[in-house]
Amino acid sequence: MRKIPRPPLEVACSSCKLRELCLAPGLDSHEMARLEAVVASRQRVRRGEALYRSGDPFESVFAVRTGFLKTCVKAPDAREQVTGFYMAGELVGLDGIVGERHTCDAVALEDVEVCVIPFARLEDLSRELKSLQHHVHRVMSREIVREHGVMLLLGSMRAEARLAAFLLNLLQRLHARGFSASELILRMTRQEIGSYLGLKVETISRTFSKFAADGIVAVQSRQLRIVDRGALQALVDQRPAS
Amino acid sequence: MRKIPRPPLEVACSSCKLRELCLAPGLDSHEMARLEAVVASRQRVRRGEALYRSGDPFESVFAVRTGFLKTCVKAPDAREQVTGFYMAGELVGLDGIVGERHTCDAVALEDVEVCVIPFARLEDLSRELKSLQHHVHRVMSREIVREHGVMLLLGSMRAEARLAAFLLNLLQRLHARGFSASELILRMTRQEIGSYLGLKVETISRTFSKFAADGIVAVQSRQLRIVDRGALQALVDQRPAS
DNA sequence: CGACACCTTGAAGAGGTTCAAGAAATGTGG
DNA sequence: CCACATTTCTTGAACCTCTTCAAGGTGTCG
Repeated sequence: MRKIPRPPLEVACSSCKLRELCLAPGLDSHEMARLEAVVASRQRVRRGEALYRSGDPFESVFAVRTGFLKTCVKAPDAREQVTGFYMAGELVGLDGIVGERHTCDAVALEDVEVCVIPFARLEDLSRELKSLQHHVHRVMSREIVREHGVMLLLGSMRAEARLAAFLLNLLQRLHARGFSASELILRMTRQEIGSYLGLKVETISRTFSKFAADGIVAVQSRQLRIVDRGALQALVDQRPAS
Repeated sequence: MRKIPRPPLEVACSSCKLRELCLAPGLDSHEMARLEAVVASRQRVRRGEALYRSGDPFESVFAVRTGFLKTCVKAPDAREQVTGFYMAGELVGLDGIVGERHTCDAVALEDVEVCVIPFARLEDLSRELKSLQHHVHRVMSREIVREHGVMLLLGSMRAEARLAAFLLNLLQRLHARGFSASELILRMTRQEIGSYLGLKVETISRTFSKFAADGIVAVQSRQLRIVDRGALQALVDQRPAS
């Protein structure tokens, strides 16, 4: 990662628009001030660069402020599996707690800014602030539940349903952040979508083409407009033949 | 769940053989005593019955003392996906923290005994005991990392490699508990293995037959003997054609 | 010992992959 | 701003793995 001389970015959870999505909900102003003292700094990551890599010593978790990240694990043989996409207000790095080393790579899909949260200090503070402690547990639990959903998707859905579920999930998260519920711009390649969904690039491409042909989604490269949300939902809900 | 009149089971983490696997490692004897006070009781679950079901209010997490459990999520359409198998010393129920309700079923695959750990009390105590707090975080992080591994498996491995990885993982966990590193008895049906691995029963059955024919595993119903561990490992490590 | 769940095997079929080639988008440097 | 290089995306055709359907065998528990 290139070092860019830049004054350390200011941190102010109390004025952060992502407060409700991040670690701060439920904290009073005094508690908020203490959290701000823990969230030491911000860090920028250029598109294509890594926030951390598998094997790096674990010290902090990161709250995404702006931009878009993927995390991916690598098998010994260079097989790569994207395990998640993360947007503003979401936390990455929790995988590193067990072994004191990160077990996956976190790579910026566009220029990213994160809050750096030294984990040892977060633990210290969450021993004092009950609501912060509980929120940390909630965030970790949410990640576990999210992954259950991915397992269901990978284990039992056909290609069209996987892509439909993926799009609906992205839309819902973007909508919660004030974006359109029917339009979005993909920040990742077809390749990366395929890796996440356990499918090949060609299959993703073909499935997008089919959605377009069926009038479900208007596809222009990475710009998508959802024309028939119900049809996407139906694909996800549909019971497979057996 | 049938109620069985039975004196409440005694709890004593300090004398528990699973201490090193459960929540207790790193606690001194005074701290251990306080943990014992939190681990209120034990509970038995008969084979086939549920420890909890999706939608049940979340109050406790459970440490498996003896026996074997599966957890599974259900799609709206009754599609079922097994999300994990749990054995002695492992913790189930972490999915319930976010929404204060369980999001999956935990079903006993053989008669099971668990320690009931009321989560609110665990949080209280872990605000006081730093090492307990950290261990709780480690356990949750481990679950996240485990699920990354399952995603890699579901997303990028062929049937033989999935089953090989599954067997090696079971063996390793059993070995850590003092069992043989080369023999095991499956506690789950082929159907459940298939669900976990994203494959159909027939495929599991055929793959076991192939392993047997290739002299890799001796299969007698649910009793397995690993003849060629290296061959299993090679299947997992092998790079797919592309 | 009989009923029921579980497991195995074969044959046919479908969905996704692989391979290949070309088109579109994106980035770079003059 | 344009020309070129590179990456990303699309599409077709052949192939392969896993699924589906069907039937019979095995094991287990009351």
